[in-house]
Amino acid sequence: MTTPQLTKNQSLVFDVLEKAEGPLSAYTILDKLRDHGFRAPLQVYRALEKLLEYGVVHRLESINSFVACAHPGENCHSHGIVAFAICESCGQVMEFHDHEVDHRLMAWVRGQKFKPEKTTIEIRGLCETCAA
Amino acid sequence: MTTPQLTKNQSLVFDVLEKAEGPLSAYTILDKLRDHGFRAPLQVYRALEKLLEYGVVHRLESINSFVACAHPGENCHSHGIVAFAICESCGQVMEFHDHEVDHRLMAWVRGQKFKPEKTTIEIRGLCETCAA
DNA sequence: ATTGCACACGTTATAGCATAACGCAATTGA
DNA sequence: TCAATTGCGTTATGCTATAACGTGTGCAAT
Repeated sequence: MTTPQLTKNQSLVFDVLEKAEGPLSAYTILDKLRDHGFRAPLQVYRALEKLLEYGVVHRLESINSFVACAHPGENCHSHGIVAFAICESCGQVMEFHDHEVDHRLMAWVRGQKFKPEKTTIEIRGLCETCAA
Repeated sequence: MTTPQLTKNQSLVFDVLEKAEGPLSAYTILDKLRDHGFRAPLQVYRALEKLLEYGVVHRLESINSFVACAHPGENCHSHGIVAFAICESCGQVMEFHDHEVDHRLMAWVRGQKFKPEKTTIEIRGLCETCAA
């Protein structure tokens, strides 16, 4: 799937996420876009919904936040399961893919006859800088 | 770490979770305990906090819910990373542990000099029954 | 015994996250 | 032209979680 042209709101939300140092909550995004005419949470959530669908943004379930995909230009949906390491001190996020992990998890669910739709792997802790 | 004697509120919350078919939100638990004198969310959240600490309850980050540990009597903290398969139709949760997955994830974070504190693995989809 | 501490608990209020439901405007394609 | 789709704006509401305050109880140290 290729990413279609973004609408105005989608672009605004995506730009905010791309320029951010780390993940942002929907309400933080809203605040950053008030000068651009945003007034209500739904304007943000609707844009995010599409950006998630296009694979250019990830939702971090464990911290109710959103982050731009670390692979500009590519579509993360094609990389298999994405895992995140989230620094609880500075908020920095690292993203990675491991096919062996994917394989083990998918082998297990297949054994359970479970049909996976969406998988979340999030590791919270301290990054090198903050742990020092 | 061994599980200490539960207080009254902790026991009530734990019993509700154990008897439930699937994961429950804090507010659902609250509603089920109104007859036992529960009036406010904090009564539930405080009990959950302890039960999570004791390792007898898990929080499912992706659905903001809580579930009793599938290993009665044991302490899940000793099993390494716990992964969950959550049916989005019937709510049923399967829990499992895979040391190889642990190992791959921990090897990666170690390479990044990231210090992990808490890891979430949640697979949402359809269980065998609901997928049929 | 009294003091000090830790812990569980109760209550009110508030903060933070997410969506329902309505209507309007622009676009597209039959 | 008409219908269907999509994005957008607004108001209202619901769900999730915690802050801040005070109370009571048990227990250990002096």
